Formats: sequence, structure tokens, C-alpha cells
Amino acid sequence: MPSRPQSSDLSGHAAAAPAGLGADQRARRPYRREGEGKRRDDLVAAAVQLVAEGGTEAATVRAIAQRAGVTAGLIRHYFASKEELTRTAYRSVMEGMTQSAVLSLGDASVNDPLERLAVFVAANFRPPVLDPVTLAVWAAYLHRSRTDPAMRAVHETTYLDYRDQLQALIAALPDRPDDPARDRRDAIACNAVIDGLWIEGAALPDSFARGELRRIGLDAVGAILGVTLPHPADPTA
Amino acid sequence: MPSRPQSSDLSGHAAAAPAGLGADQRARRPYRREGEGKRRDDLVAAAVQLVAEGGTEAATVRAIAQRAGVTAGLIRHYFASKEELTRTAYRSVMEGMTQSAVLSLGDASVNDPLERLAVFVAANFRPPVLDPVTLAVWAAYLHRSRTDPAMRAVHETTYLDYRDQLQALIAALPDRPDDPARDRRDAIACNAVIDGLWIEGAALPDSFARGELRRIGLDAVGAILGVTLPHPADPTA
DNA sequence: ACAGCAATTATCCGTTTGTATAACAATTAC
DNA sequence: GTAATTGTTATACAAACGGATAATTGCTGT
Repeated sequence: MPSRPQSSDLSGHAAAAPAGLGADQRARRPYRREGEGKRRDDLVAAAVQLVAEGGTEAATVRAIAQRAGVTAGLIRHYFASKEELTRTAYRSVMEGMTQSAVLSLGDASVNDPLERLAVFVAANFRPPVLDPVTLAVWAAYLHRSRTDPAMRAVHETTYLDYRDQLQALIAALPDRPDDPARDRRDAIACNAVIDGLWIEGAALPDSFARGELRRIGLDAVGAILGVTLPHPADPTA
Repeated sequence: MPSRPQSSDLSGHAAAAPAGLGADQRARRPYRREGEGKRRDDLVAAAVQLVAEGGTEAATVRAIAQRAGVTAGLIRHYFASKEELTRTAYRSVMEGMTQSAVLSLGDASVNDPLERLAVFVAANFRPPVLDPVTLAVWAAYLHRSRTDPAMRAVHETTYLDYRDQLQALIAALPDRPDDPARDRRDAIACNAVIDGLWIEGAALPDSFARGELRRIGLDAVGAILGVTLPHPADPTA
């Protein structure tokens, strides 16, 4: 949006001394050399934040650099192009979502298969997964995955990863016949209802009572699988 | 993306006669006056197409105008700003999706409540609803609805509209106790599973066999509601 | 035929964008 | 200490962006 004059001066060069007689002595911005890992992480985090706040169009190279505390040129030093940074950011968000649910099982205190599934499902209905910011990032990147094959590959991988986790939990339920095809269908359906509720809850957070989506989600997954899932205590309450 | 030189000459002014002696007589692009309705529709359709093909960033005023067969300035004649055109385009897509499902019930040949619900559900699993282009447009606009209140209102309205339709069909099922709260929960869950399957199918069309999602969707909705839905014949087969 | 209206084109503007490249300086190696 | 390395800043650039305005032309009523 070029229109409104909004001199932000991201370039970092100090305002030129207007009528400076003689020495035009502008100080160069001091800096520290950080390891490659940290710089890359900082830039990716800055990009994600900006996309969350204002969509992909807000994540310009200058804004990202400013947020990360560096100047714009450095981006091209660590990423071949802005697109590559964008892809990296998307991968980071998607993997973070999957890991959040997986980690909910981490404390091996839950051993009962029904309870394990319930905990896994419930993890999707609280932050940081169920969160308007996460949805914004997810949606902002999703459509790009249509035309960008590399991005589409990232999407496919993370989606199938998550669904496989779910399918494994389903197959481990008691009294379940050994029927992989049915496991697959059930996993697709359960994943879909989780996704759908997640989207609605994140897009319209005020349209649902507290814990309503979690309850609906657990009941729906239970109905699809023909079991009764326990409702785990909400750790955020 | 400024980088690559790509002289497209959207401005519509004919190439200047290079060494024209005397009269610099360039012909002005001829045009026809169209009714306001048609022009607006054309511009909206062009914007949707472009978003579908290349995301919101591809839908610039110049590209939209070119696609619609007019020059860029005309957009501001019909819309106060590009944002207003964008909102209109979003509304158009969302309403089109809802109407497609509603219209599937149009031919009043289906009277049985179970069959009506099944037809309504199945409509979401074929074009133009289940379609990568539709998903791209939906996703491209969704994140914008987070920061733009007007856009969010459009999203909320169309979403609730659709869910209400679904809830009405659910409440009309036989042997169903009069329990609006339960109807609401069931509608939310069914809507979610439909949405989720729709997203997966549109985002990864090659990951599912033909008709697989439709079958899974009908079975899952049936399971949630405790009924057995018939599987309507696929009119596209 | 003619005048008036407004739909449409044409052109200009200031800003922002992603990228390229050169100058510089913090660190490392010797 | 001094030189090489390279992370980082600074600056320039062409292109494209959304918006504003003036010039033109197709249409309509008379």
C-alpha cells in the first residue's frame, strides 16, 4: 500500500545532517555477530509474528529485519530469497502444531488407550494450537502451498505426520479388529472433525462457550469410533 | 515482486509511434459502456480468478482490470478502494459455497429427512465446493478476516448461515427429541467434519480415492448423529 | 443534430517492494 | 599484532503498487 506517507526509515541510516558544514560524519549502526543458527531463528520468528499480526503482506523484508533487530540486507545473506524464508517459516509453524499435540502425551502418566487418545485430541483445543494467531499463520500460508510445490510438500508431510499419530492411537484402542483400511478412514474422519472445530474456534472465538469445542470434539471423535472418551481435566483452568 | 523485468503494459496506451513526424496521433482505446451491474460483476469475478490462481498478492488493481477487460482506473469508479472490491469478492465466494449446497436440495424430489441431509452433506464433496480453486480463495481471504472487522463479519454471517441450514436438517430427523442445545452441538460437529474433509480433499486431492471423502463424510455425520445416512448417487459419475 | 452527463481511459504521483552490490567492522587465525 | 574472513550495514535500483486527477468518448434525452 503505497498511498499514505509513513516515513518509517527502516533502512537504519541516521538522518543526514541537513546543513552540515564539512565533515558528513554519520555513525554506522553498531552490531554483534551472532551465530548462523540464532540469526536464522530470529528471522523466522520475526516473519511468523508479522504474518500472524498482519498477514503475509505485512511480512516484508524490511519489517522482518526490523523485528529481528537487523537490517534488511542480512536476510539475503541467510536465505536465497524471501520465498525461502517464507517456506522455512511455514515449516516451522506446522511442525510446531504437530509437536504440541505429541508433547501432550509426553509425560507417560497416561497409559490407558482411551485416555491417551482423549488427551491427544484435547490438546488441539487450547493454546498454542487453538489460537487466532496460529490460524492466521496457517491460513496465510495454506493458499501459497497450492502454487508452490515445495510449500505443498511441507503441508503434505506435516498433515500426514499428524494423521499417522492419530491413526496409531486409534488402532491401539481396545476391542478393535485388525483392519488398517478402517483405521485409515477413522483417522481421516477424526482428523477432519478436529481440524474443522479448530478452524471455527480460532476464527470465531466468541461464538463458543469456554470448553464447548473441546467437549464437542471429544464426543464427536468418540461417536465416530464407537467409544466413549473421557474428558481430561483442562490444565489451563 | 519488482525484480524480474516483465513488461506487460497494462496501462493500455498504444505504443508510441517512435519517430512520428508531426502529429503524435495515438488512438485512444475504444470501449463500450456497460451497465454498472455487469462491470462490478466482471471486476469481482476477475479478482476471484486471480486470487485463486496466485493468491491475494496476484490480485493487483492492474491485473484485475486487465482480466476484466478494462483499465485500472475504473476500479476506483465502482469501488471506493481496492479493499472494498476485495471484501465484495470474498462475500461472493462464500455465499456461492453455501448456495451450492442449498441448491442441491432445490429439486424437491428428496423428501425423506435422512436423504435430504445426505444430499446436503454430499454436495460439499464435489465441485464447485470441493475444488482446489475454491479452497485457495477461501484460505487466501480467511486470514484477512482476522484483522478486518468487515471481512470478519462476512465470514461469521456466511458460516452461521450454513450451520443453521445444517441444524435445521438435523432437527428434522425422525425420532429426534426436541433439544435445541443438542441440535446446536451436533450441527457444530457435523459442520466441522465436513469442513475438515473439504479442506483436506481440496488441499491434497491426490491423497484420496475417488468418492472416498464423501463416503467418510456421510458415515462420520451419521455416526455423530446416531443414524445411518444413505449414500446418494454421485451425479458427476 | 446537439448538448450534457458520466463511464472510461490515460497519465502522473509518492511509496514500497525485493533484490543487488559495495563499504565496513567484528571476529578469527596466524 | 596484523591479516584474512565474513557477518553486517548501507545504499542504490528498477519495477510495481494503490491512489488521484484530468482528458476523452460513448451514450442518452431532446
